[in-house]
Amino acid sequence: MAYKLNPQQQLAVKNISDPLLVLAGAGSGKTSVIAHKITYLVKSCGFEPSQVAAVTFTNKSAKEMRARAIQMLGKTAGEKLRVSTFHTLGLNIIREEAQALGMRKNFSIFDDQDCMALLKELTERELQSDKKAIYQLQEVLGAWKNKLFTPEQAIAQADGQNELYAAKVYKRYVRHLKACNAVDFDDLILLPALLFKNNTEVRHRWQGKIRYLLVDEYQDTNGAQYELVKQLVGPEAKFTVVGDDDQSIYSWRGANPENLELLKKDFPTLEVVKLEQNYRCSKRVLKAANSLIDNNPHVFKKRLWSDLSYGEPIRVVETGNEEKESRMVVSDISARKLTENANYSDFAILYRGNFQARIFEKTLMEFKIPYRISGGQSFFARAEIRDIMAYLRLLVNPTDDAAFIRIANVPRREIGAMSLERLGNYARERHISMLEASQEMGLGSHLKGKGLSAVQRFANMIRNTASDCQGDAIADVLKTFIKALSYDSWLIESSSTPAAAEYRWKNVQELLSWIEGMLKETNIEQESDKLGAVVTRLVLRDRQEKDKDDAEGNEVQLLTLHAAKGLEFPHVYLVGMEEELMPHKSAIEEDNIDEERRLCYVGITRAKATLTLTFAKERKRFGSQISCKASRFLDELPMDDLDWPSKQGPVSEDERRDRGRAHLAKLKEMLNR
DNA sequence: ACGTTGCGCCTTTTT
DNA sequence: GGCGCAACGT
Repeated sequence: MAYKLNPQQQLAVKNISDPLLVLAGAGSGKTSVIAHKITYLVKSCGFEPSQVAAVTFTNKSAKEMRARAIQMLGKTAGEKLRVSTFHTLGLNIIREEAQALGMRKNFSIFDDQDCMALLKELTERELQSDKKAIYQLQEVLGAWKNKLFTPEQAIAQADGQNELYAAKVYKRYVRHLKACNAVDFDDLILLPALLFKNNTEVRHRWQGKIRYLLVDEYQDTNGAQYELVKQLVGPEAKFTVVGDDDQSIYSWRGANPENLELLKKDFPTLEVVKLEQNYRCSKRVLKAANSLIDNNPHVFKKRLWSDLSYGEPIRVVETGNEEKESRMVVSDISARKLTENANYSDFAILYRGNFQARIFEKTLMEFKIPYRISGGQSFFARAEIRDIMAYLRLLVNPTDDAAFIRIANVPRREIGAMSLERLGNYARERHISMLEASQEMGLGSHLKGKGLSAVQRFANMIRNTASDCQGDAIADVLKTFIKALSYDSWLIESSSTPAAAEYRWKNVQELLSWIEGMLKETNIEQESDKLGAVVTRLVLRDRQEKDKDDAEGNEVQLLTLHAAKGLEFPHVYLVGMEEELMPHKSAIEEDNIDEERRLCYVGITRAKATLTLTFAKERKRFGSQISCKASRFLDELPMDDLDWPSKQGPVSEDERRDRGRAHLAKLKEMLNR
């Protein structure tokens, strides 16, 4: 990255009087611009570090941003900056304003899986756990939340039976969360946004606290996030948002790229700065990317250019099937590693769906090439981790019924579905949580004998441990607790093989050692509810990943296109460039090719030096062989810059030699310049 | 209350 | 082809 800012970058940094939109193309140095701007605000414009907030989407980029700022501002000032994800910002607001929101501070955060489970429970009678219907329901609720609709508003505007039903579920859903003293991920944004909207005093206070706001990846904001931004900046409109409409690939998750245009409407004095110089890709890669994305409609015109060399032709390779595709790619990597003296970590294989990774894994293994695969099931989605997290949540928040239900009978303690249901009924009648209900005398009317005593024993254990966690030796308390649970025996019992049990136990140990480490961190030590703070950060996936960083070695990277956003590699292989895969079948059906094209654009612009696109004529999918057509996106690339041998039928030896010579001549010409 | 079989599904997944 | 879930059987 350039140390000196180019003129556009300087414009983006120095303009602090107008609301500012920075359209930052791929590889145009936007992180650098944000870091410089933060520094400029503090060093030259008299802002207190604590008055400057920078918001990102991932913990990783928040961490990176803070590190950059600390580098430039020094540790003392840098650490006072408010650099966080949207969700953490929301969380902090909710914590501080818990009273105004009618919440207790030890609330739980339900993740997507918890919410799904809750919706399933709430709709049991009508939908009979029809997975698709529940998923759709979740989407509808999410859309309402994005529009800041309360259940009442949703009911009022509901059109038709289904919507009315969904709105009623929404109402029960909100009520249930409240009863558990819990929020979901959307609430972390929604609740502060609504609070600011409805409470002038609180809004003004926060507008005073945060005097300048920077937003990264702005194209990925949803309606609620934009509302939060609007409320936070107020009429002074001291903000800079940085985004790229061409890299909007999360609309299926509620991101609303139209927020870029909305900005112009809501802030008429908006200034727009375009960062069009790319510092990453060769001219040729950029030309291909531009040519592809030209097929999309644009509100803001933008043309990326590069000062780097023209680069090698972009290879397009057709193979017979996915097996051959993987062998072609892997042997190419292995050859190129030798000829260019490259590291394995210089190579990335990018694909549309996780299932495509499997065959590459197999082939890489055969070739004895080390690789790293990202994606698939996340650590926190694992059953054993969710179990332990549920225990922790219940220790922090005794009203977290979702956690209670999950672990009441894990490990087995003879609290079956029947007992849970009776306990639940009683709790509902008395308007108390299940853990509380477990310890009431009156429960005897609903639950008798063995069931009753099992439930009571469980509740007592949780209560006792929770009070032990008030002290200082939390890590020790937890270790003893897990041991007393015999969770390790339970894993052996419930796993199919001993090896699986061992692996899962190792995961539990890893989680515990993270917690131990986090408890020692200074910012946690200051908290009154240390365990609560740790659990919250874990649910938001906000943890220090030192181990992982250290382990990052010399390995070929296997990534989905979504996961590749923000990264760069000298050599990129974009595989499975076929109709129905890239663009994906469902996108074709839903007529949403533009987003697929952006996805492809993101993939192409990851490449610094060489780019190889591959597709297979046949591919095994869902067990049977299907024939494939080359992706339409390949035809949108500049033919002159492609090395696509099979395009015009078989090429004669002569022609191939001529092409090689032409290529060499071009290279020489470039060298002479 | 637990294990087994069989059916249906199958994109991406920042927090 | 493989996984998760649900229905069924013991």
